Amino acid sequence: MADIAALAGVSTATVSRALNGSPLIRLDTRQRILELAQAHQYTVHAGAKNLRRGDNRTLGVVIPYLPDRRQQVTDPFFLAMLGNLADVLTDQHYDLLLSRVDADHLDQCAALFDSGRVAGMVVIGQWGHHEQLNALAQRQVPLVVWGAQLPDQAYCSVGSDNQSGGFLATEHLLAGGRKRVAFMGDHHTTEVHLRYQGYLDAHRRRGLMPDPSLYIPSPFTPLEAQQAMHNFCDQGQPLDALVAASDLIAISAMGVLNARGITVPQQVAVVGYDDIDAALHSFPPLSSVRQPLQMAAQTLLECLQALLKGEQPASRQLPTTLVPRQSST
Amino acid sequence: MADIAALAGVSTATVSRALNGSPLIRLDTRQRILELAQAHQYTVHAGAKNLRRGDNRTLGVVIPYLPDRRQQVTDPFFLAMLGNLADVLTDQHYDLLLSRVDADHLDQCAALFDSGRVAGMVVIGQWGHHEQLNALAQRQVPLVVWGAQLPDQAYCSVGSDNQSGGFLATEHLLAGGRKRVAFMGDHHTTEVHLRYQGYLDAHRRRGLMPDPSLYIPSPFTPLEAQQAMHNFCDQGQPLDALVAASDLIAISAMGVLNARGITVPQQVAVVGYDDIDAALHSFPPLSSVRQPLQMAAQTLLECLQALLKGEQPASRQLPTTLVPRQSST
DNA sequence: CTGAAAGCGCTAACAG
DNA sequence: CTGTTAGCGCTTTCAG
Repeated sequence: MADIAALAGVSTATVSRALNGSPLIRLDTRQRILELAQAHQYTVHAGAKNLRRGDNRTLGVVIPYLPDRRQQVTDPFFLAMLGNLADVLTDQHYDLLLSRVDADHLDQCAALFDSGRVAGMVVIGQWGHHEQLNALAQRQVPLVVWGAQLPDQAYCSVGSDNQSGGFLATEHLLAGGRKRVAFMGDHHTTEVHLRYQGYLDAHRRRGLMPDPSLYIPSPFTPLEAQQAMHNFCDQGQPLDALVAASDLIAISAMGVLNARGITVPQQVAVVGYDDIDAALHSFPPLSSVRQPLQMAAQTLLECLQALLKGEQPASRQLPTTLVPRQSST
Repeated sequence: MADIAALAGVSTATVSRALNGSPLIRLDTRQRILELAQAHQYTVHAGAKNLRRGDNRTLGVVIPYLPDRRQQVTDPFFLAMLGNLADVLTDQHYDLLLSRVDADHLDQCAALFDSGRVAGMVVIGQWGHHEQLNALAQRQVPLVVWGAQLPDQAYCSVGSDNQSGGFLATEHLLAGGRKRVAFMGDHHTTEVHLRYQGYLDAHRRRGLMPDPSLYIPSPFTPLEAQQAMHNFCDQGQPLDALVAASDLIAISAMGVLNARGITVPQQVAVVGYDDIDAALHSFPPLSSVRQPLQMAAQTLLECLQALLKGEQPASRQLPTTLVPRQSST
């Protein structure tokens, strides 16, 4: 900046003002300075600016990983969420710092904030670590969590309405005349737990009580899901429909069904959750519960901004919609 | 930091040294300072440190988007690459700034560097904008590109050996006795062009000349790929195998084949490219050419580090391997 | 309308 | 082994 000032024959203060569009600078002076900056490919140093002004336009996005699997957080849903966040933040001229953190040590997120790297952050997924997130929030770390809304929650969360999502999927199958609808997922994950509640609700409203043996425990990783489905099939429990806690699980399960010569949807109808790209191109195309990703990213940002202004934004639940495709009709 | 210094009864210089592990500080002094910092959740301000030391441990990762589609860069391959880069950078204590840039205005990348936000960056994909990348490199922007190696290239690139990848896939099909092997992809993209050359090579080595009408032009997006496949099928050209320029294209094509009652692999064998997660769970499981993602991320970082040290790292080609699955046997 | 000067939080000579 | 001092690149009072 000193160089530009020298070239323009003015002080650095004037250059600073010109570059920031201050109305105090005469038009021709500003013009001259802008041209000089352009010609020399000069841009204000973002770090120095932040330091001086005391504010920070960098927001963090944290994608936790399970300590045992490390690389494996490749669920397309999380990545799609990341993409949407990147778009929204870019539009509003925020920088996006991507951080991978061990899900068992979410407290490391605090360092991102304490060290001034980010003004606040979005954590994608609760990962059953409600307590740690609460602790972070109580430490005054500005964070918004993509996930379910829980009773004693000190942090702001944005999520889709998991219960009604589970309800929609199940009701769709029951309305189609299916009698034995299985649920596949890990009940201990908060989001999945709620989806399972929706599954139960749908049965109850019709005066039904699902056979408890139709609950198929399964983690989110494809290989384990396939294994779980194989085990279930080996037990010989009859079923004519399946609600899965994610599309990845659903697609894995359909693979197992296909391999065993069980036709989808004729013998078993399947509905997934997330409506990832792959759902459209699976065989057969997968019915799914869609979460409004773009709105989600937008909402997460709004909440974070409110938090940074010192407000206490309320947690939000976004609507889900059912996207019926061949796998369930 | 001043606060900690006051509490410890020392100067800020001492605190700084203690926190940076300088050997000049007495052990008990250091200990006391570390405890104080811990207790008050104090961490050195990263921005101020960078400003003073004149170095920057933030690296940029740029994922260009096509101007017309905007959100659509959800190809799992790019996201998987991003995940691997995040892991490698985290391990080496770099911060990762994620940036989305219009593929038609890659020159915007320069601003990231000029403004000191990043010390250097990785651009994922060439997107047919070789010239712009060359211009950036000539402007002295430290960048490494994931993509093909081209003749007059001013920048360092890391990529997999696309030509041998295309060769592997095609040779596998020809060796399996297939006679009419189609190629599906967009010939104008540099990477795909090379894969197509490999496809031609494989034919030539066996003294064959592929029927030019077996080249099926197709972009990378699933819907357009499906359309392209439908069009091709409508023309009634017989084929018994297909090499696709990406797994997403391959899976889309298999969907069309399935829908038309054409069996995979019996009537048409299919091989994809990238070996994304979904390849394992498609129906039938998709044979694919795997690019070594983890090594890729590692190599990209090494090249970038060399560049930052003022060296001129050579472009690198990484080996590809064929992963045969049901879709081609 | 513009300049001089102070200071954001930190590190690194240079002195003790 | 520790303190003093200067300054990284910028913005912003306070004076002209």
